[in-house]
Amino acid sequence: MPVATATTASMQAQLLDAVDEVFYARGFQAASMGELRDAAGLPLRRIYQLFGSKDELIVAFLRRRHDRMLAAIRARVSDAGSPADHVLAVFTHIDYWIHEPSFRGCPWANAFSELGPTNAAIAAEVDHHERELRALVTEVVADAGFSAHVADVIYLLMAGAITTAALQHSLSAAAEARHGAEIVLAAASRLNDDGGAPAP
Amino acid sequence: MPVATATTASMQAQLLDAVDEVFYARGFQAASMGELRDAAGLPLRRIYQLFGSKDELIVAFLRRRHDRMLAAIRARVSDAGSPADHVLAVFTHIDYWIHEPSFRGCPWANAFSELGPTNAAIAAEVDHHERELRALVTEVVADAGFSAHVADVIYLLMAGAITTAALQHSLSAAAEARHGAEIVLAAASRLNDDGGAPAP
DNA sequence: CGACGGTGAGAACGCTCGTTCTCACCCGTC
DNA sequence: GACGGGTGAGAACGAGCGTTCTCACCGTCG
Repeated sequence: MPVATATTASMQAQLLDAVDEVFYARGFQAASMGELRDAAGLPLRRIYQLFGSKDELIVAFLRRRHDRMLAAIRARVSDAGSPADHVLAVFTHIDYWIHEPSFRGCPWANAFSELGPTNAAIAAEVDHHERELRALVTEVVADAGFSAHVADVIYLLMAGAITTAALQHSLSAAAEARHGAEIVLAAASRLNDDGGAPAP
Repeated sequence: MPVATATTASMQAQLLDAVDEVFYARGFQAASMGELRDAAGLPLRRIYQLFGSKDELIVAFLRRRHDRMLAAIRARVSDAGSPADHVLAVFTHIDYWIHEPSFRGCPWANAFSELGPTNAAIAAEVDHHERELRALVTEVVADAGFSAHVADVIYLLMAGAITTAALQHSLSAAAEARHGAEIVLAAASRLNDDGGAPAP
């Protein structure tokens, strides 16, 4: 009985799978609706039934990536051992990500560059991602007993690793960022051990 | 006698000034040739005399930004005091940059996102920028007596500050990155002071 | 004085895009 | 067994783009 619904959902999933590959590999503007139709094997008419416009498709693409990215990071964090390892687990995910052959930078940075100035809905989705990702990093760092200032630096290292991996085709950026994070965490730990109060 | 040449150069400068504002504020693809013509006050015909195509204009824009950015960083570095201050001067420039009202992220990251997958000449210009900027950072860090690993972390902090300032509209990103850099430099200095040989 | 090469302003061209429309065709219902 | 709503495939549409062409006009040189 939920047959129609199920096929709608599966067609959305099929479409978003194709959309993901094409949007990410070619860029949002360079990927035409015709390419998306060919990649999804769905008629254009149905694409517009499932999502009202190309912009909505882009937002759905970003949201799906966001949900998966945060889930992946949470999984890595919960698999890690010591509190400091929880923080470093973030870089484990980045390292895994940038080694994927399809890696082509941060989808939200790409969306911001391409469409941020002209498309409010997409800019809002980028904002949403950035806020949630920053909140996650702040939470993980705080749970490990470090200050918000440490979280700021960890976040910058993560962001720098992603963009540097993309722009310089550097496969070592995540490892370098992890190294920087270790230094910062060690320095913060030493401050705590030396009797200094943790930053407020 | 170099009258004709001088006006050509001044028209190129006038055009590049207008191009800079429009490309950077609106994005490369969103900025149409008509907008550039209106902003520059130059007929379309002359624009195509000065630069053969929109792509060439984009490359010229990126190159001009590159030259100015590296010159600005070098100036800040040479104005700084102690060796460690030379490194931190890089963040002084980033801090100045992201506070400009027109700041809208890294032009090369934007170009890479918009056109990297489809335009080899622009991708090459982005590569050129990234290599030279990284070389400059590496040189400044090395001159201050720190290892290449430290330079990697400094570079990531700088890249992270620029992208975070853009995507999160954060005016404090450069200060946070500078804070991270101070921690890393202090840790590296302590290693040196403790008798460890500077990393090769 | 008259011909001419180059100019500015803008129309025109060819193309691509996102989106919608057409039109047979299929399938479940009376 | 006829029928109607929804389907797939693709043409069609209107807009916008980068680029080129038109054309009257001007200053310069022979």
